[in-house]
Amino acid sequence: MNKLPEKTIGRLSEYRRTLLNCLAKGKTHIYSHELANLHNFTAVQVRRDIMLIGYSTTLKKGYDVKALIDVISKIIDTDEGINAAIIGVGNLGKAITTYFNGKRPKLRIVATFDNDPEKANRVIAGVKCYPISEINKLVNELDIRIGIMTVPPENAVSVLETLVNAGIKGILNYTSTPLSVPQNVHLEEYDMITSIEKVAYFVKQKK
Amino acid sequence: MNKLPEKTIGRLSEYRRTLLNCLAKGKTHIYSHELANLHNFTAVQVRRDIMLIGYSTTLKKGYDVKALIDVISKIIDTDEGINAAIIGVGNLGKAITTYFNGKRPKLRIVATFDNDPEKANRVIAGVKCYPISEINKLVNELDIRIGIMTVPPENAVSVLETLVNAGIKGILNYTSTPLSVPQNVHLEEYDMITSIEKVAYFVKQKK
DNA sequence: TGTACATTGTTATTTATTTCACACTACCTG
DNA sequence: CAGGTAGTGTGAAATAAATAACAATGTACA
Repeated sequence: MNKLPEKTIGRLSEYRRTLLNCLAKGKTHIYSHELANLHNFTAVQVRRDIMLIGYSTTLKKGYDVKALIDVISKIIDTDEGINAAIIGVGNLGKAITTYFNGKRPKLRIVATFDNDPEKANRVIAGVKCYPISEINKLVNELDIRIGIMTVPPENAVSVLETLVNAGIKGILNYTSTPLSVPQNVHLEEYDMITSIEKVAYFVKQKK
Repeated sequence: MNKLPEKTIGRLSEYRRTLLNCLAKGKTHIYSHELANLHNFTAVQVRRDIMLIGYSTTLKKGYDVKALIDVISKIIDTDEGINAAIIGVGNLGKAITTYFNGKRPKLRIVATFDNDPEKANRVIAGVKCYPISEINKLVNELDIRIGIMTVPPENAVSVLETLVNAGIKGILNYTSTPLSVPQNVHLEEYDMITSIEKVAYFVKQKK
């Protein structure tokens, strides 16, 4: 189970979210095609992903929701959980903190950072905000493993450097500055303008 | 040039952003490997993408920045531009509006919508906010083609229905509710929790 | 001016991902 | 309790995307 396709990882996360909803509604079993229809996937895709993670059912009444959640969680989560931090408490940083916090017990946003003295040392969106100068110290103190960058583009490079030097191993870059990191750091980038432009392109093609 | 790979479209958008920066700095030519290094791409990938869009240079002094921007723009943009709207003016909606507006002349956010009466009919992040009940009317009046959904998950389905009925052809879904749309509508989904969980997974693998 | 080099354009190959096709079997129904 | 059906699991085929390999050709510089 060591080499799951990257696309599968993304879908597993989405399956779990949906499965948790099902569980909350009291649904105990779910067919591959049901799970597929709740997303925009195909039933085969669902079955294959589930095969890849080593879960299977002998029944023909669908997958056991609870059991499937557990298998997925074992893959995505760690026992002790992972701590993340938001760097840059603008609208986006606040949005993510608010949206996220408390949703996943094994994934916690334990700090936010901003270089605006107005914000530093206050609690923003439920999480304490520290001055950026303290990143290095706090990454170690709070065992922060993931940095979510929502700073202005011109600060992205220097913030990245601070994070990497502090020993962070996972970066999620929401700034519009493309970044690069050493081999031993995982970087995921997402640019909203690109997404909107992609949609615009396909809308244009439709006509 | 009719069938560009989806991944290429995304990269073209990113190339253009970078090329615009280069232009602003007075750089007139750029090598494939330079452009690649400014992102996390390879030089071959850059050259191949550029081949696919039909641009080429006879020189060996790199690509003409201005010309390349024009070619990419011809693919991504439309002459008259495309109008988009944000539905849901929470932190995320505000973040996108603020971040985006004015950056791309051919892509405009012309309205935001919210069902909070406090917000409706005010100007928020530089764009007028309307009550959600007016979506149908305004989609036509303002020629809105793209809907960017940043509403709470429980409202996603009904908002989507409204948008599709109003004739919108492109949806960008930032809510945590997976959606599905008719064939003739283009849907792009992005869930932040999934992204964070993906990073967490890869961080876990690193050790 | 001609030689070495760097850079582009493109075909072929490899790798990743999705889809197809079908064997297998629990479940339901009469 | 037999036969049809609907659902799962999975090898094989198809598609999409990235990478390698290299021919062609400006460019710089001796």
